[in-house]
Amino acid sequence: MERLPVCDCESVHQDLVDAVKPQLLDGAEAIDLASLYKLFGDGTRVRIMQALRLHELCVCDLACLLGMTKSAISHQLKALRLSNLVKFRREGQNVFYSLADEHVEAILDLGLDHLRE
Amino acid sequence: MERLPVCDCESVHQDLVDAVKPQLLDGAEAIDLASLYKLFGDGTRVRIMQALRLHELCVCDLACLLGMTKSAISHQLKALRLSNLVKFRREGQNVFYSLADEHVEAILDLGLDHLRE
DNA sequence: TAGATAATTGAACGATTGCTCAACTATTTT
DNA sequence: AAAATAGTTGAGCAATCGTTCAATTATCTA
Repeated sequence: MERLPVCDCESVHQDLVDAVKPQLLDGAEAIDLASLYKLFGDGTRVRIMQALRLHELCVCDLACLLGMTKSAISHQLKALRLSNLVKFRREGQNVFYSLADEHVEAILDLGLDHLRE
Repeated sequence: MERLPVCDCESVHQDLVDAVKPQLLDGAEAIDLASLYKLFGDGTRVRIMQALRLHELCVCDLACLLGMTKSAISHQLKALRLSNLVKFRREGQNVFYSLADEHVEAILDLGLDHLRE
């Protein structure tokens, strides 16, 4: 298994590259960061999180609120759950979801800030 | 074109839903927010942005730094450019890219904060 | 215990994404 | 003007994603 040079550049600013390289995110960290933001990169999930920030809600409520099936919502909640962006508690037949921590709100706010300039 | 009720819920917490509904992101805003975060949801783009935060770099430098082709990098830069997350200036044969504003850095930092708890 | 409702799950599907490849444009150098 | 290099672009392809559908689990009630 040989590691070939993939860079097809002839005139690289080698000094800059060398200076920046050690401060780069390593591959794993970049993937973790991207995986986190990927969850904010879907309209349904963003609306779910925005709703949960206003009030704890059950799957049923979210489905009604967003006009989608419980199945679709549940699939998305699972993704959010697996990355610890939401938490939940069961109460009888209902499972109530809420945001896991303030980071989630902070990220939503920062994005909205940017959009609204 | 009729708008049918898509919600298959029988026992909705109607009071909660009614309270939350008016404060929800509308569809367009949710999509804009998701589109923004989608750009942070890819390892290559995240590494590009992290590199650019350290120093202005040309396509060539980035390709070398990340071990990818200029084409792949250029495609990603185009996406970042179209959403105004990076800016660029031409200098001779080189096109130098840099981050568009502090929002981009802030978003990268917030994500890293969350990962590192 | 049987029936009803809330929620989850896995397979399947079409849509989107990120890369490669080849062709092209733009700029510099000779 | 021709050759060389930096960068961009569009088509194509495999991989990933988000939803639907049907089946399943969990809980409550009669």
